[in-house]
Amino acid sequence: MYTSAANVAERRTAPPSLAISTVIFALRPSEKSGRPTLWIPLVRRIREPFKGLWALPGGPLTHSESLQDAASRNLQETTGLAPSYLEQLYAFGGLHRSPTQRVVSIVYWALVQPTEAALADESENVRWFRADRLGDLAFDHNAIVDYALWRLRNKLAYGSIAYHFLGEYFTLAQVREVYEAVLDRQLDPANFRRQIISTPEIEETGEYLQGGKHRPPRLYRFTGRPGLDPDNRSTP
Amino acid sequence: MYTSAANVAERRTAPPSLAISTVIFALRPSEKSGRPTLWIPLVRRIREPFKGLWALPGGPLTHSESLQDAASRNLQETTGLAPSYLEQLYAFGGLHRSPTQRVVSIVYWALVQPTEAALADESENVRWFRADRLGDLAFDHNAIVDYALWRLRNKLAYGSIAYHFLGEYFTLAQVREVYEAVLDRQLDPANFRRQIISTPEIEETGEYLQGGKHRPPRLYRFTGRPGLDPDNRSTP
DNA sequence: TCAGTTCTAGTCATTATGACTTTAACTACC
DNA sequence: GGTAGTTAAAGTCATAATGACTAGAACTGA
Repeated sequence: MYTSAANVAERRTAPPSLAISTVIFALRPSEKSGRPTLWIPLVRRIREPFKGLWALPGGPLTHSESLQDAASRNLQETTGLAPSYLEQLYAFGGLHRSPTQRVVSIVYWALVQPTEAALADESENVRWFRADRLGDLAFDHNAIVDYALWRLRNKLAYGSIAYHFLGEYFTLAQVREVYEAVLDRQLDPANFRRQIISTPEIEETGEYLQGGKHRPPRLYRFTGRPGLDPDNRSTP
Repeated sequence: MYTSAANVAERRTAPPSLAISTVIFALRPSEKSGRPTLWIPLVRRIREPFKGLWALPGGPLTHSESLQDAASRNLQETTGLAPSYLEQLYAFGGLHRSPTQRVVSIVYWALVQPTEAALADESENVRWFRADRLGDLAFDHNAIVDYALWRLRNKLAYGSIAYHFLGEYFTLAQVREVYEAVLDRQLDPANFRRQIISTPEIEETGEYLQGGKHRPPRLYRFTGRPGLDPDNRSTP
């Protein structure tokens, strides 16, 4: 790669460039246990810096799209997926995030449903990884994923985020599996049940899930909206 | 103001520019009741767009400083103050935030202590306003302040943010006044006391505050650290 | 029919919370 | 110098939320 002295000087004085990246979470059955676990799609860097390493999907912000639209777009472009939840995570702007130039990255995090996630594109340069086994990523992306995980766990405990991992109808055991996968610990089914039932956004459908090898569980529906984020506030 | 067709075309294709703004909160005694209330310093716009209107302090991000440093700097430059707490709020990047060009603003919010706040610079173009009586601000700054207020109230309820409004030593009544000012409602002194006492980060000094016209209250000290924010995580 | 499984409902002890009462310790005023 | 006024501090009580646990209901597969 050719780099003139003039280019270096330009880079030093040019305004920091602005990029959008996204941490995408989906639940997929673990290879071993079959229980759902957290997975994240990454893309392989095909040029320097960090050529060959895996990195979060991302790209520059184009002039005609909002930050959220840009995040949505690069989600679509890399994985072919539409997110069921999308929220801004943080703007990372440390001086030495990239060795070659100053980059400010506005990072989003997203949840996708398993039906979607099953259809996700995968290729030589796009692959899904278990969130707890990522290895060394490009740039500061390990730290970014850690923070996204922290936020996801937090939101799960307070807010009503878990349902965006699931389809329209779900059993309480499925909700519990989401919590167990994300928080990485077992929860008491009876107590968990009591808590979820008591939240007003959860509606009992008359239906039952048939086909299990045990008592058929009731199916529920989520009736709430996300919204806390400024971007999601006015959206109806 | 002169604008050539070429300039318009350039603006339309140029990358979005990046700015840092800060919502600064301090408690000051209300003029009437003397009780502490929330105040915010604003700067007057001296050029278009929104010339004459009040706006959040801010400016461009320079090449050699981190986002947090830039926020600190424009805090220092506009008010002369050093923040006791500084955290990233959100990156605002809507397409039409500014009528003249595309601007992405990374906004921080800060708390300053009253001893500091008393020394704050004020001038023709820098003035403090009560947070609940701001009037119409430039750009989308009303929405930004609303969101900052929401975050402040949230952090107060969960985290241990209140002490950054206070000096090193404080009485429990002073802590309660902070909560009452921010949450804008009265709290039961006895119950509030019980809660604060039970948090491990609060340490009872042997001292008492003398000089009141009633029983002298104990003085306490805060021993915790902020840190949740990625920027504040590794900072010791 | 019975063993195995999960779903669902319920009990019980512990803890946190809100409303309230009482006593302590100081000042100011008559 | 006594008393009223004020806030600090400690404690009571009922209610709500939580975690650990028990037991019956409802299905499948052998």
